[in-house]
This record gives sequence, structure tokens and C-alpha cells, in this order.
Amino acid sequence: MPAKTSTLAMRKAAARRPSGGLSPLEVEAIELFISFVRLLGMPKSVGEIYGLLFASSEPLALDALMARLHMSKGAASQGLKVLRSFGAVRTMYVGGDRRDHYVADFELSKFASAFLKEEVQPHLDSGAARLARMEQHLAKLPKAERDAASARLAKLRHWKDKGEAMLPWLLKFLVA
Amino acid sequence: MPAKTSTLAMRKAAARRPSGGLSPLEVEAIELFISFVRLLGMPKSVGEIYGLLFASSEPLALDALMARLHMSKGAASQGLKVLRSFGAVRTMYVGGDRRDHYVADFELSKFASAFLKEEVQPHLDSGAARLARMEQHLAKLPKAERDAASARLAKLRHWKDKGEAMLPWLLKFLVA
DNA sequence: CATCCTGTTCATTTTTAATTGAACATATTG
DNA sequence: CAATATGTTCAATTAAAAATGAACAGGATG
Repeated sequence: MPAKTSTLAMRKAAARRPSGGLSPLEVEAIELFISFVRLLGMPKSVGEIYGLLFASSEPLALDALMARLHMSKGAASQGLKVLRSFGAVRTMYVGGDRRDHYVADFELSKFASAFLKEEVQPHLDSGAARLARMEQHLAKLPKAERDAASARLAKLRHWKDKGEAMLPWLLKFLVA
Repeated sequence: MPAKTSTLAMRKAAARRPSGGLSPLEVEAIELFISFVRLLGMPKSVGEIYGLLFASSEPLALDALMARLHMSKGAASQGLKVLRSFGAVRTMYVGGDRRDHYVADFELSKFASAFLKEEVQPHLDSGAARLARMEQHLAKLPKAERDAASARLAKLRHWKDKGEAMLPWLLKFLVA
């Protein structure tokens, strides 16, 4: 029968237990990365996983993540997949254990550049294509409307150019 | 009895009808801004409204937006509220009509700077507070763990500083 | 080669976010 | 001031996103 209250000693021990509770530092790290990944439109499970790995000194296997974050196997597997996909996390060999073990890569720029490359860049591209189509439509408009619309499209083009100019600069700044 | 097929002439007329269908140009603008606002984590109705106002040469009232976007009064009202809140849209007086009429402000930077000020900045602030708390926890750790954790926190601090440095720069670039 | 171990996938469920629509407040008009 | 027009708010509904968990695939192990 588990006690309802926990003593200080118990909590300190828990902080070190590989598949038990979370230390205050781990909780802070997890919350920090949850809000960070949400800002980038990623599911919070991704933030939980990265946060725990960020705070953890030893590599963690999938079942450790499941146990400590109270997360399903599916969510952990998929979260690790996206983190792997942009290099925020990598596997580390642990002798005598055939499970994959993960460690966080500390280059936070990986998140930002994944966001820029996978979210922003495609939007800029499709935006450029769309702008071209809009310029086609423009030609078919009666003169009066065409002039007004033309000025608007010029604004769009300006922002497209600005975005395209800013993106590589931002990427460079991030990795610097 | 409405015809099932639409002739070219009918579609051209529809493009000009104030509370009817949408012209191809309007559709493109709406789709463009839907994907743009989604990138910033806003509801798509906000993108629909701004897109239509952006493409429209005359100011539109709430019921025109409702009719042409097939959107409820509540959604239109709330969408306009957020667009107004960061100056992406403003009311324009139209004589002999007591409804509010809206026009788009073409400074797209308004979206970006609203996002930076309302989403990013608060995250940076709470992140800074959290980092301070984490440094408190650090002190209570046994020496061995403390060293590993300390290096991680240094990384976080570095990124916090980077973010805080980048933000004003980005804002300046956007309004320029 | 049967069994266990580890991890992935995906249909279903749960949770979260957005939209609707009706009730309300306020201003206008006859 | 009753009736009407306009716009806002918010509880209820609907739609979209994320998490679960069971089925599956492949690889190790005896």
C-alpha cells in the first residue's frame, strides 16, 4: 500500500529513479520545451520527450520515456521520430542492452531551422506560385479593378521578396 | 430554379456580386492568408477575413463577410476583433450606412510583429523566469550531477540571450 | 523454428481548438 | 418608446489534432 504523502528523502530518491517521478529540474525543463515546441506548432509530447532528454544525464530508452512521462508507446515512438528527423535527438549505444538509447543534441537551433525549412520555406514557395497565378488572373480583370488589384499584388510581391531574403539570413544567424 | 452549370458570363458577374461567390483572385488571396495565419497559430477564419478584405477594392461590412465566406456572425465578429487588435484591419466610414465597414491594412508586418510581441516575447520572458528557477534547483544537486546540469543550463542561457538579441532586430527589419 | 523483445504503424478514442447560433447589449429609426 | 438594425459574447456543438493501445514486423535468443 503506497503512502499518500511523500517525504523529502523519498522525493530526492525519486529524482534519481530511472523510471519513477521527475525531479524539479526535469519538470522545469519539460515545461520549458513543451511551450517552445507548441510555439512551433509541434505536439506537446515532442516537447516532453526533448525536455526530459535535455535534463537527463544518461541516455534513455523508449520504455524509460514512457514510464517517466506517462506516455504511450506510440506517442513516444512518434515523438522520437520527429526529433530524430531534424537532429534534435540521436541514439547512443549502450553496451549489453539492445534497446535504442537516446540523448538530446543541445543545438537548439535544430528546432528553429527545422521549423524554417519544413514550415516556412514551403509556405514561401507555394506563396510564390500562388502569386504567379494571381498575376495571371489580374490580366483578365477590367481596367478599373485591375489597377487596384495590381497595387495589392505589388505589396504581396514585396513581402515575398522580403521573406525570401530574410530566410537564409535567419538560418545563418541561428547556426552561428 | 437555379441552373446547375454556370456560364462564363455568370461567373464574371459573380466575381462582382457583393454578397455572392468569390472571384478566382479572391480565392487565391483567401487561401494564401489562411495558410499564412495558420503558420502563426491563428484560426483560419482570421485568414479568410483578411484575405477577402485584402482582395476587395471596396470596404466590406460584417454581413458581407458572413455571406461571402459562409461564416457565422460570431466567427466574423471575433476574427475582425483580432485583426483590429493588431491593426491588420481598420474601419472605414461609408456614408448612408450605419454598419461598420472594414478595409485591410496592407502592412503585412503587422501580423508578424503581433506574433512576435504576443507569442514570442511572453515565451522568452517566462523562459527567462524559468531559467532562474532552474539555477536555484541546480544549487541543491549533488556535485556530480550539478556539473552536467550546469553545462546544460549554460546552453539554455545562451539561447535565451540569442533570442532576446534577435527579437528587436527582427522587429526592426520587419517594419523597415 | 518457436518465443520473446523492441519498436513502428495506424484505426480508434480522447483532448483541444474553432465555429455556431442564440441571447444579450446598444444604438437608431419611425 | 416600440420596433428594428447592428454587433458582441459565450455556452453548446463541431471539427481538427494528438494520444492511446492493439496489431504487426523484424530481429535476437534459446
